[in-house]
Amino acid sequence: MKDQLQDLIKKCIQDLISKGILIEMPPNVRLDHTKDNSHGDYATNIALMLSKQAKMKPVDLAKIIVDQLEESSFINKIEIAGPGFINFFISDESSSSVVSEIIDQGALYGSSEIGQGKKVLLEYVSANPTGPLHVGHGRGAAYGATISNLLRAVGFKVDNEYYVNDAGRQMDILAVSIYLRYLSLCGENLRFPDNGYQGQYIKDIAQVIYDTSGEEFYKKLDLIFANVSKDGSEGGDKESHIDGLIENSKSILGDSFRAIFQVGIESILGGIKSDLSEFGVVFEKWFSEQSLIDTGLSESCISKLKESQKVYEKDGALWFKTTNYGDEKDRVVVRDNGNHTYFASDIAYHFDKFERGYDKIINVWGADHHGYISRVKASIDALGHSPDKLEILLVQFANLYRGGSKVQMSTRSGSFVTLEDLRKEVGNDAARFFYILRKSEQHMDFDLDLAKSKTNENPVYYIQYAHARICSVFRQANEKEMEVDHSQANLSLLTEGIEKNIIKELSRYKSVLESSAIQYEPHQLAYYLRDLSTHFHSYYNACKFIVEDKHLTQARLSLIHATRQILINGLSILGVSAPESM
RNA sequence: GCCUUGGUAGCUCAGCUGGAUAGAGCACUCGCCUCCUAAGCGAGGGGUCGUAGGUUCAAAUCCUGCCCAGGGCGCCA
Repeated sequence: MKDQLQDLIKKCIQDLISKGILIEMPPNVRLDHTKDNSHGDYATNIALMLSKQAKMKPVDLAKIIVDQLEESSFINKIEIAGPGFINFFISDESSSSVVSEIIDQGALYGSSEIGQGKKVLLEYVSANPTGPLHVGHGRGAAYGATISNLLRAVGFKVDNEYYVNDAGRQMDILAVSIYLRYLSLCGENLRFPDNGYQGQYIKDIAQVIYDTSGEEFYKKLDLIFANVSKDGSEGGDKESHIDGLIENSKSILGDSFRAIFQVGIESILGGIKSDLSEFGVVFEKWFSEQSLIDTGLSESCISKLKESQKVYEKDGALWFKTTNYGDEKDRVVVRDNGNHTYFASDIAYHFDKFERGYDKIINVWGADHHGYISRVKASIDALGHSPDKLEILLVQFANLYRGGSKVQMSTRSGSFVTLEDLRKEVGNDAARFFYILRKSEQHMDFDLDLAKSKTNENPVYYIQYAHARICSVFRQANEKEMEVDHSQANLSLLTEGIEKNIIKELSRYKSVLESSAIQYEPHQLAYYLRDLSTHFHSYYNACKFIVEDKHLTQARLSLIHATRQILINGLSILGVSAPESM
């Protein structure tokens, strides 16, 4: 319907251009669903936009445009209003056709082909596997998964990917943390390092190792702590303290250090995977950072950069000339001790992404990484790919509030609220919905008490309740052994104002979905579903659906059936269930 | 200092590719269950859209300055 109108307007402008009244087609012919019913169903501001190039008053131009518009059976009335808006009133018959369209297409209604089957690589969460996911990661997970659903709905082919940071110093710290807890289980009384991972899960992993291997990995404490400098809280440096422990453990344990590490990361990653899958977040690929080193890709990327002289040596380190790409300073790729930085892995990882032949590459990052955008794009360019294909979406961290005050969190100290805790307390539906209700780049105050409350304060229930109510109506119809046949519905019987409002709301769904997907803004869909629910609840209170008149009953049942279908389709994209009763 | 995001109702936030009287939820006041689930509905109060300029027929929306707040600016990951 909207498309047809838009085409009509474009054709009309084209005709006026050929008549010499207008000069050129505006870049975007806007046709909007009106907010106010007195403005009809659709409105365009085109006369206001073009009045300057036509050198006449907007209202006069609007008249010319309206006169030029081809007659069309679905338009009831066209009005020129206000400063020069053109308002279109659609015939009831054409408007209500959306109801049967929805019913016919069912779960497929709303999907489109604007993505043209283009391949998209979507990377998100990618939290370091040093502990369970916390509520901050949850936002990225919910956002990324919803973007994935949205893009698929509008015709993109999406692969979801999680980048596993399973290489580097953090992993050594993890292994040492586990090992020290293991030594405690062996009966040693030791001082746990400030910089170690403190969480209970570390002790749990140590316990597993102890239970399966006994004291097989036991080494004397004075060996592990030999020549290790003082820890931070002892007046020393916590970094060099833990580095000393890592060095000793590696040399004394040999291959066993690696074995302990493997148990640790498998346990933690396994937890992350099941956590996410219970949250309805599914990845096609888990990409290992270590694999970039093992396959030599990391090394070969650096060689390429050397050959093309994008990097240089200074102070024993290898620097990338990111300033050539607008960065404020150059960045280190290989440290003076020979270790690759995180940036080096990122270069190789993104190179690999581009080599895999995607049309679009999207990263969902925490907003604290925004400073890395320019250097990653620089590396892509330096390695001969187009950085424009890479889109980086930033998600702000959520501040947690409990009992009115902010919850402090730190992964290292283990004092955080896990995603799993949140899901158990709030439920997956409320968590998924709550996370995407705010614009992603916006700071978000996540009130745990509010999210936990099972009351109407939780907006997700409002939508689910609308769905459940519709299901309940159909249960009633079933009990009364009514024959329901949507193909027989006479939709022209839907003459109430509220009914027309619902039809109008239903006809908005497609454009909301597209806009939500293209702008990567799931909250648009969430707000829409809430608005649709509002209309339905009003309808429910104002009118009885199952009435004496069979034809009217059928028409109304068809309308609410279509409404239910949209609620289901929309909620499913948001990863929220649609319960049949509450 | 530089980069970045924000400052809209008492609170949490939509609206921001400029458009017709600035919206929602919560909270507050008043109504609505012999009737398909009251986790609902209806009505009402509540706003200098941070601030000062600028662009425009039209600015919450675009531009600039300023004020306030969050985040980022490592040979950490």
